[in-house]
Amino acid sequence: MATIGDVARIAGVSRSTASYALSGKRAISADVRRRVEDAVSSLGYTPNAGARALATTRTMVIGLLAQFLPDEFAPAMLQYMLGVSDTAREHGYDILLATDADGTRALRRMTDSRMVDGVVLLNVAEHDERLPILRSASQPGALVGLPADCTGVDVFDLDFEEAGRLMVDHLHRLGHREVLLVSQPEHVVERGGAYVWRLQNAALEAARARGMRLYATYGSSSQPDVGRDLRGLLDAHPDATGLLVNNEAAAAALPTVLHERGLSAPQDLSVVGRYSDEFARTFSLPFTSVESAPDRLGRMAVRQLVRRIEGEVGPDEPHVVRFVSPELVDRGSTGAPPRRGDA
Amino acid sequence: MATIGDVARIAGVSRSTASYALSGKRAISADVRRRVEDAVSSLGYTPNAGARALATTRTMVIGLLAQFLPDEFAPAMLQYMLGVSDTAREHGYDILLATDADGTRALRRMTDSRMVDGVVLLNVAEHDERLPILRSASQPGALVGLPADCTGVDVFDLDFEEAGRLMVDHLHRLGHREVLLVSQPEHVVERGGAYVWRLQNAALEAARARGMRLYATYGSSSQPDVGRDLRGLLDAHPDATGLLVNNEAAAAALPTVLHERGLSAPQDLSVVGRYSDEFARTFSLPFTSVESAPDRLGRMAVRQLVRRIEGEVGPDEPHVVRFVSPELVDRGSTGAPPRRGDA
DNA sequence: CTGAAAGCGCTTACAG
DNA sequence: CTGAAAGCGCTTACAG
Repeated sequence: MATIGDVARIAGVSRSTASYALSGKRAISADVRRRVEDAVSSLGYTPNAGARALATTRTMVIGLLAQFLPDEFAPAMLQYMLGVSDTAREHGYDILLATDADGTRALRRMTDSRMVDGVVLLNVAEHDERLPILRSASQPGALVGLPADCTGVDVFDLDFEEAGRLMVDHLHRLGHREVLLVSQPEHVVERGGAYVWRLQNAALEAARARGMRLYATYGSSSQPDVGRDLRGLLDAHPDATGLLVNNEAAAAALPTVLHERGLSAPQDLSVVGRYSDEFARTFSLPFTSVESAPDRLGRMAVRQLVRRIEGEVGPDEPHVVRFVSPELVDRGSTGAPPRRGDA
Repeated sequence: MATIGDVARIAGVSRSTASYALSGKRAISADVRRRVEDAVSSLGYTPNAGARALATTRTMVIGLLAQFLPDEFAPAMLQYMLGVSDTAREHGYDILLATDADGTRALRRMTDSRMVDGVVLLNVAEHDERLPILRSASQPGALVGLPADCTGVDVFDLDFEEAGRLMVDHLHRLGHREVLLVSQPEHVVERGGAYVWRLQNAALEAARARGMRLYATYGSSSQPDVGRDLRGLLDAHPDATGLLVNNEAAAAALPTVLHERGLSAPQDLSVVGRYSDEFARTFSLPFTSVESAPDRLGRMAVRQLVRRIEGEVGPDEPHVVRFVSPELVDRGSTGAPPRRGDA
């Protein structure tokens, strides 16, 4: 493989001149530049990334820590990953992906061995074990997901409280007074998935303020359990006219469950989910939903991370905590509640 | 950040001795080993990956080229990715992930700059533009997906021909004589997604051999188009009693479409898909399917790649092309065809 | 505008 | 069993 030394020799210049001709970091005569460029293309020269990283202390790589936890819905993670990956590339960075069950080890490995210039953590828990490690690392980090303590990191998340209110308000405005909410599995909450109760608490609060009944429950993360959960919920609350679904697996299972019972949305039941438009189209989910904007969150996290890496924002400059406002995407699965006695 | 020089100084030995004590590549006195280990832990020393790569010409990183093409179903890719990532980690490798639309650029970047020791290509097309680049790279490569020309690479894929036969045979054995097949979008085939017609041709052949009618068609990769495709197909063939689905998006949309028409599987229609068990559970797909084994394929590709990287198999040793045999997972969506006139 | 030299942090023959 | 030195392939002050 050709090195910068080969390029220099062919071009008849010193290695430093060859290097500068390529980086453009100092003035170079047109003649020399031409000769260096010719040498580069005739040799098919590409700089050795490891050597460059060693010399510059910059790897041009961003670590991406995606956790696929047992009780969570894996495909939802993909959209965050793609948002991060695509944005990183636009900024000239590659992605080192860690899917280790043990995110702390992966994070430590990446940062301690200086494989990355910075790190994006996905699916951050309220008391995320990765955070102390990230704070003691010398690279900056950006999170998607809101932890209890945000010091030293930039944080991006959907405004789940607003999402909860939005879902409740929407059904309230249509006349619903008795509504169900299916959240992610309780395990997720126990493990620190704060977004679950952030949405749930805000929804309960909004329902209370509006004089609505809201039954909040948890659903499993895969079949057949989540189908059973949905059936049990509908059985237990025959008078409910609305269903809020903050659980991707439940949203995916719902069409089948409704079918079994001969129910249709919105005629028999109004349904509002919380997932991305991409997700809805991919999985043929016909429900009105609150957009969770995973690509946008991934994109925001990378942008801020790159700003930190490249020193556009000083190391002591305050870290940000930014929430994306949820938006309701109407897919026609909500309407006025059915009149009593119609069934 | 501590360097090996710091470790050596604290331990009172030379840098080479410190290095050997850590690598174990030559005999070290117990005393020295202890002192080096103490120094390492007191300093929290971790080798700089870039420096090590430069010295050893080994990065301990595998490039993963995942293409998310417009007309393909993104979430199916995730399972391959996880199979690759998890297996790489078990072998001590990290993953450099490229999701660039232009896979050739990403591949060239990774290999030319020596960021990776080897490469896994996902979703390989029949005449994949990445292959010439891979062949001229100095790193080995493993593919998931069968190209027309397999020289110089190790290849792993599902036996799609066998899968097509299996699906047809299964319905034939149950008594079906008129059957539909929905494949991936025609765009995918045109772009070189050979697996589509490998399955389709084998299915057509098997149907012919058994005297069955098989109508083969293509479906879109997302909603609402794929729903429309399915409806059109069912409208056009009211006498068909079986439906084969080699299209994840169609499989995901099917429950809703069946619901709309008041159809149930297997009472009204026998359905066989082609997707992984993981996929079925995640998306609540209730259909009997041919297991596509993405995790297993990712795992096989990495294992062979690591063997090549680590020289366990000589560079001239013949490359392998290995097919995974499909297995039918019965989820109860197939049965005898409904008797004529029952509707 | 250009070159010679030092240095990034490792590993590994070479020598003892 | 251990050390001094060279080298991996870059970049970047320093000097002219």
